[in-house]
Amino acid sequence: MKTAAAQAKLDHESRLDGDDHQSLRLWLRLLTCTNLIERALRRRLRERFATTLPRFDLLAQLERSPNGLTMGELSERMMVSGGNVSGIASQLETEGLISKTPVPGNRRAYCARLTHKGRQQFGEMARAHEEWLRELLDGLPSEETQQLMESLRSIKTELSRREV
Amino acid sequence: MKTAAAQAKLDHESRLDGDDHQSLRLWLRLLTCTNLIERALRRRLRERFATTLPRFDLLAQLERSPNGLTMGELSERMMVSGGNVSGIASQLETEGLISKTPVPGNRRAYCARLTHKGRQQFGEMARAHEEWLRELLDGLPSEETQQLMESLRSIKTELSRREV
DNA sequence: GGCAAACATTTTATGTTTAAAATATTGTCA
DNA sequence: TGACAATATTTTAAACATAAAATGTTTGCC
Repeated sequence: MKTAAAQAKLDHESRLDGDDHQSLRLWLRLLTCTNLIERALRRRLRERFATTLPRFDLLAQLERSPNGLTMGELSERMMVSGGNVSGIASQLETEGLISKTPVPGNRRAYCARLTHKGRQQFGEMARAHEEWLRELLDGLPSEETQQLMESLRSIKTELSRREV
Repeated sequence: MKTAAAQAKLDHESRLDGDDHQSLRLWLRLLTCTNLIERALRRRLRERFATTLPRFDLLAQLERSPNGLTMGELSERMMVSGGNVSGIASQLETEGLISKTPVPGNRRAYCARLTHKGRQQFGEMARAHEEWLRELLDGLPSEETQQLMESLRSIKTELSRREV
């Protein structure tokens, strides 16, 4: 590294090639991949099932938790705000895809569960969703995928440790 | 009905352990990492610079293209809809951070460029932004980062090929 | 018991994002 | 030329997302 003073004016250009830039490039590439996949999924969910990714996401969380989840748990797992969950959940309840029942012993909380109809509809969508992902992501050699999963796990763990 | 229900249930569980599921798990992990980083960046941009990620992103694109970009090019590079760019750009123009000039020979298009003020403000933010990313992502060994970058490039290329 | 703090959710206000429609310009080709 | 498709952008309506305030519940503590 050259001295900070000498670099000051060239800052922008030099940083474009510096080692520091590694993290930025990694981030941009990560973001691009995620965006491409997310856009493909959104479009297909809309075209084939007339639904959206957040709605699908909420149903998916409930499918994984047959005993149901409270609004707060949903918020945490979906990584979105409580107000947001509240809105999406009441849509889905209106449409009869989920039910919201009081939690015994805690009159503040509501427990959301898939209804039979919700489980059916979600099942159809989930099959397609998984097929899409296989189609979109199955190009990588299996070993490379394993390594990728490992690296992402490290990043995830590190991020959780630093931010929380 | 009993049979169908039992079958559907089996389907789901079996798929949870199958090889197929690799792609789904990869996707969820990719999404989690991206979300964690994105949230950290959004929060910091808001707290420290009272701005948002899309606004930062638009300025970053212009910084990289000193000759300016049309609305359509911005839309493509930022991977967001044209209407979105339109809104953000007019905000930034009002605040004097970018300028929009007609493109000679094409009266439909507008060319956006950073103003002096915009370049200055962006410079400050970009330094912080990069520091944040280094802090968030620099935990991985250099070799692993290289491998990760390569895998993501493969995925990105494959996605572009399939989706267009 | 009573009060304050913490909790779980919903509501509200504001802003973002998208798809689709609207507006306007340019290119093509018979 | 004149019709018509393609292009570039803006506007609009609906869904989504957040922070902050509001509502109601629970817990701890004196």
